[in-house]
Amino acid sequence: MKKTEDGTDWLFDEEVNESGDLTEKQKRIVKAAVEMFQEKGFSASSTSEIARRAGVAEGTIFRHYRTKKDLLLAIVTPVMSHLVAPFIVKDLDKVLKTDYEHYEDFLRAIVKNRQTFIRKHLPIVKILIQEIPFHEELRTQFIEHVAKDLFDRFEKVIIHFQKKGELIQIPPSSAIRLSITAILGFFLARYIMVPEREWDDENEIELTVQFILNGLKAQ
Amino acid sequence: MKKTEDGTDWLFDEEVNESGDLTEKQKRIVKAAVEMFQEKGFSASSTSEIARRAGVAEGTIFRHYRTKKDLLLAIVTPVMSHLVAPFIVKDLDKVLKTDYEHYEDFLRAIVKNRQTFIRKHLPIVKILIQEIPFHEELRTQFIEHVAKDLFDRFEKVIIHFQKKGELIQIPPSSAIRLSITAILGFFLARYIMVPEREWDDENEIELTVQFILNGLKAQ
Amino acid sequence: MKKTEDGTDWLFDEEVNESGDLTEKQKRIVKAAVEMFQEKGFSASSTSEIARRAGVAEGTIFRHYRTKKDLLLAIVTPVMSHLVAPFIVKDLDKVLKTDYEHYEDFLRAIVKNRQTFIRKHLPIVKILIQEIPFHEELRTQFIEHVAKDLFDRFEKVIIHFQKKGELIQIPPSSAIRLSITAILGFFLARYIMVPEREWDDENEIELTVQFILNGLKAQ
Amino acid sequence: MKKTEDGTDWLFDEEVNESGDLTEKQKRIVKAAVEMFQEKGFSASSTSEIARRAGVAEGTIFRHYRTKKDLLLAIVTPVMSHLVAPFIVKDLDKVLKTDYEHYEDFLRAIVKNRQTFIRKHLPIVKILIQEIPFHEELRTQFIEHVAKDLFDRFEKVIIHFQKKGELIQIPPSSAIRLSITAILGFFLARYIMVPEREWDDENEIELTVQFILNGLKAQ
DNA sequence: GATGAATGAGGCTTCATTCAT
DNA sequence: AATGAATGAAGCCTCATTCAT
Repeated sequence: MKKTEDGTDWLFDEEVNESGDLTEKQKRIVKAAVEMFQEKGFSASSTSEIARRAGVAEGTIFRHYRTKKDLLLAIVTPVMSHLVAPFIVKDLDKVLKTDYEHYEDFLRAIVKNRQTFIRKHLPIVKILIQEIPFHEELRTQFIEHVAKDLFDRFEKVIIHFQKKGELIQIPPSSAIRLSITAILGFFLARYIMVPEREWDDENEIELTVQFILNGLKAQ
Repeated sequence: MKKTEDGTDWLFDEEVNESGDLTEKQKRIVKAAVEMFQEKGFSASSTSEIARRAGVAEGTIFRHYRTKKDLLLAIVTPVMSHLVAPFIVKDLDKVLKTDYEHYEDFLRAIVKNRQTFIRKHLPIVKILIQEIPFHEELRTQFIEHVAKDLFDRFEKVIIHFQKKGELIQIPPSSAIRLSITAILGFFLARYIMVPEREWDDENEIELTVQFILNGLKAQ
Repeated sequence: MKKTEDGTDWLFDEEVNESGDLTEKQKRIVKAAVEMFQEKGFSASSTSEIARRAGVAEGTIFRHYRTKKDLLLAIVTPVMSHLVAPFIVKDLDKVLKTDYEHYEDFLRAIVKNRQTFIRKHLPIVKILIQEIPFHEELRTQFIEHVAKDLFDRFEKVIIHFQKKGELIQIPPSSAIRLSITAILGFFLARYIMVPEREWDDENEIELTVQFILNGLKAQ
Repeated sequence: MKKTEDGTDWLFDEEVNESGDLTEKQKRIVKAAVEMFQEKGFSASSTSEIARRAGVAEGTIFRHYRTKKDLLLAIVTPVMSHLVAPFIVKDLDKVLKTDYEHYEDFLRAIVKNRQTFIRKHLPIVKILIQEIPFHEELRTQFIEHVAKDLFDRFEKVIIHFQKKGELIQIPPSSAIRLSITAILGFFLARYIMVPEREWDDENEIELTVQFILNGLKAQ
């Protein structure tokens, strides 16, 4: 198993296909579309301006993506399906026993790993968040391939550490919610709401992790 | 000071103007617009369909709102300005001393109070969240009249209870972030992501409050 | 019953609505569309050029006709439904007994009556003929409301005169076909294929009528 | 002179070039184009779908036919030029004297011969009929190489039999019109308007021929 | 010869907004 | 105050055709 920069060996991030099989023009189209979707939102972005920014003819967009919506989905789905990548590991229990003695270690690993992911795919993640409410396909896909997986795996983890006596005995769903929202809250503040502030990431992550741990510590 | 149903006397919610001065047609326009903006987003909603749903002529909308965007703002700004209402109280310190001996009491009051608010204005809150990234006016207004106020007042509260030795000595901004994201996380899960689940609100709120308290408790 | 110019009293032609309820612009749109459809065919006619010829904005077309195809149907269906008008008479038998002693009289009346109709609606009739093969609605409507009626009534007439011993005993469907194609053949040659020739209408009609009569005369 | 199946020796049908010199792909293109032109009409058919149906690349069509219209003409003109083939015989008078004692024989031969032709080329004939009004080249070509020839030769025939006292003394052009429309009327009904009916071809042709003969018989 | 990516003009339609009634 | 016909710009998408491979 390859070594990842943040030291989370098992959290191999089978990378979102870095558009390796896209033509030069396709890459430019995607780049321009991501920019525009982020700036104005999907429905306020016009294919004609996307084409202009990409430096291609408008028709070229439609040679590669049958509709404007296909373009959105082509951009957003691969990222979505990798959002929960670190949880899709064959033998989660083994990983927990081997690599993470404490919930704390697990948390920290996840946060750091997902931070590199989000940092890399921030614009697309933003688009995904914006557009999910308005596109049935995205919503179902998100629920089927992200939310459910995430929840199921996370539940295992929570129960694992509850059994070990580390975590308070509350419904796992609540523990998950509290853990995740604290983490997401950090990402939200850090990357979306106040990205311009100078952040001491190490410290903030530590605070967040400790906050969750104390919040969920078995009394 | 009037008695509020959740017993938070001071948290008088000078109600968002219940469209008291709107004509009958105006009300129908606003209702239809809220529906559509929520379903499809602002930019994917057409004024002609809003008019149809409202049962008015296309022109009528523009008699009351100069542009489609004005309509959005007319809907969204009053709610926005009331989002932080409970914090805009003249003598916050006095309120703290008088009404809330512990951060716990304060938190619980806020959560319950804001819950009734969100419950009442959920559709508009959703629209606000969706559209903020794309409208400069909304963003600045939000920062000027919501975020800053909220932050300043909340900071006072945090410092107040840090001084009392109740809360851990971390940067107030971090404590605020952690508190708010835990609360918002609840609302998000409760009202936006999984509203269809059967929620034991009392219990979940209690878990959330305890989570924050433990997470931020002075060690 | 009003007197018609060609003396066919009963063949009152409840006129195709002379666009009495159309707005001024609508009339211009229809006029331009008819022109273009005839010149280039429906699918080769562009709404933008129709608008230009009509002297209206392109959007105006779509305020009155939801789609380009609706425009076609609005033009073509009223004419279609009047194509067989003279046959839709309440008591056909009585008309035959009262007004037409011989098949000859009947034929002549029909030819003259339909000639005035075709002369008046020629462009639309041409469009109808051109577009019927490509539009399911037109085809079914034509079969249901034109072909069947026409056939049924005509069959009655044929049988009527066969019983009277005027017409040869061949299958009515064949007699109908032969009568109609001779008549249509005249109209086709007269108005569509060689309209520029100088026609002695009286004479040609007489020839055609005699041709049919001799062709179908009981031997 | 080769023997034709319908026994009309002289009516040799120098077959429409059975695409003998077309490449495999070209044949598929033509086949696909004929299908589409018939289904949707020329102008509503797209070269890209023709290519797809033919299983060739979009560009391939234009390698063989400079424009979409060229493709149409390539399909339609050879059939058009053979429409009147049986009339383009060197010594018509001799043929008449030798082979056809009566107009009746001539008519019957022509009908049967043209029926095999139409049966074989029906789709293209339909396309030709549809597109003639919209393409100047087709129209002039039709008039120059079909209508005029047809008319001139037919006129000879009519006059020939008028002189023999078989046919009524009406203007040849009228006799031609009446003869042709009766024949075409049969083909129209038989192959275009009601092809799904069970036809007793022998009988219907006989009725049609007799109808014409009686219709034009010298009194 | 064959391909199919690329083009940009033009297709139909919807849009927000205006204005005479 | 309310209407809805009218606008023309702009939207998404398809088209016939070209050309480098």
